[in-house]
Amino acid sequence: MIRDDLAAAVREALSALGVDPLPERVDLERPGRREHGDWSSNVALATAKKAGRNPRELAAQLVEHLSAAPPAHVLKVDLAGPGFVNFHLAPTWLHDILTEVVEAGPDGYAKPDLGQGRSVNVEFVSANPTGPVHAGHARGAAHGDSVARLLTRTGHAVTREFYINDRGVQMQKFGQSLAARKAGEEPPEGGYLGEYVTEWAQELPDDVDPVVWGEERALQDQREALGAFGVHFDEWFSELTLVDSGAIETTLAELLERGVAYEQDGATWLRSTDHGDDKDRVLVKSDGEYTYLLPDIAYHRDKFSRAEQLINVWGADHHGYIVRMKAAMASLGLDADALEIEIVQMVDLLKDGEPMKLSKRAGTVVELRDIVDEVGADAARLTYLLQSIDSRQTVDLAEVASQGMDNPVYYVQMAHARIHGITRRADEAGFPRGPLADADLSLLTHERELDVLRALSELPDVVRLATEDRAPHKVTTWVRDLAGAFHGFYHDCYVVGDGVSPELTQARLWLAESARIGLSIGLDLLGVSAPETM
RNA sequence: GCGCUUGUAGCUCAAUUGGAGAGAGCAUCUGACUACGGAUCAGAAGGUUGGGGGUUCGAGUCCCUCCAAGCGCGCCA
Repeated sequence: MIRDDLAAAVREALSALGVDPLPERVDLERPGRREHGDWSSNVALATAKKAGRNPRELAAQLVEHLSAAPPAHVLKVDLAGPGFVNFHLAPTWLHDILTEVVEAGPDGYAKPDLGQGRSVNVEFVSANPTGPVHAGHARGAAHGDSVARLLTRTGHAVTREFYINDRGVQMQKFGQSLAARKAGEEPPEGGYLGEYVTEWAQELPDDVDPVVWGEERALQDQREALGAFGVHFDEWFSELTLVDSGAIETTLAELLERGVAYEQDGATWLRSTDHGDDKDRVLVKSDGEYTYLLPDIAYHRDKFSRAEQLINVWGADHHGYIVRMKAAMASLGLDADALEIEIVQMVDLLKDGEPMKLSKRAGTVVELRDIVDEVGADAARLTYLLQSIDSRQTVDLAEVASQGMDNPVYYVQMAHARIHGITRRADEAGFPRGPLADADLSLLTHERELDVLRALSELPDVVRLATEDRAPHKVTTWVRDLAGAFHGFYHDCYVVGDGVSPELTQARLWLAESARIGLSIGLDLLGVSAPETM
């Protein structure tokens, strides 16, 4: 890795210059501006004070020392600004990137082993089994799945898990609603009013428990809709199994035994204030019923027995429960820091610029299935992964459905399809791509060509950062960058045709192939397909 | 009232975790194709990073404060 080589050279130079103490890390960054070189180090600024040196002087000495015996690919080292040391590299370093990308391939390039096999359970969606998956789950579904993809790529043993809340009053209401509709009656107070209840009720057999049947019906529907969205779970975990196995009672007993739960006013409470909560929380109501919290604690306790690290993807309306759930884990002696809860902010759906009024009560929900049918899974997923989950998102379905330039998914997929177009054309023209070893990559000197390779050189960092930050949108941003670089190359650099030598054609075919690999890695991490034709 | 999240170009969003002159896309204006899919490319214009203080070589990023928006604050789930 070029960066490691440069960092080592800087470290060696610091040592030779008698800098003491030596910094723990020497970071190499990519400057924002081209004239600042290909790589830059701020080490002089960062260490000058501790070492009792003047930053600019130290930087000047570093430049002098490094220039005397420049590392591989380095053309020039210079001093800039308040004390930056900038490296200007020959294009050969980018040709090495091309080779690296092609040799590693889609399954090997940009695959840092961050997890080293660490088991991670990613729980997301977890919609109630009382109806279809709706638009409110879609952003979390896209996010959770993409995080799982990132973790898988970076060496984690990932389980995608869906928690089924199939115990409690809402299930009873749902079953009653189905039965009522089947009998041609209105659902009971607090029941489910959506149209799907009436439709499903037509399928309800006479001799079954509507609750049991209804759950299966809902899960089947959810599985299908999520599958069409490209999201598949490894584990569908039923809350009822916690009742059957006695895990809920066991958990309650353990909490009492540890003295972190107590009885008062006829109820059982969790002493969550010991761990930062602003009040203690009820686990068992005075009527003997569990609150939602106790089964949830038992569930997370179970997950901790199956994975080293837990990630929950929750909607913004649940952020208030983070503290109590972590408090519960800490109360059980589990590592609350290994439970990571990600909050996905709300999505405002628009249709042609008009807000869509959604009401679960009135049954006017937009189903995930509707979105996929209307705009396609690819466009929907890329749209949800366009920006940070920390900020509220506005999605106009009409815009997402459009196949115009305002839609990033087509821009990116087009780049991928174009590469296949080039390959096809090269084959037809009698210039099939030969072995990489025979290609003269030093012919790749056009700025457009180098821009593509620069983008590819950044992918390993992007994958690492996106994984560490659980931020798939960083991948989206990068994929758009690479696609932009490729479109520029495509426009200015013909691969096959008059005036292009066979040698240059070969080099450019390999450049296109490296871009194809990069695009397919990025799109795969987002769960978006990489089509060969549009 | 308290807590979490957010506030960056007309619009939608980035910003290598404290780095150099804050960048893209869309929209607007001006240009570019008898060749690989123009669903493309280039250029211009567009900013007091919500306001104000502070920390330091350096702040969109960290701290304090104020303003605004969303979401929460139940022996509901």
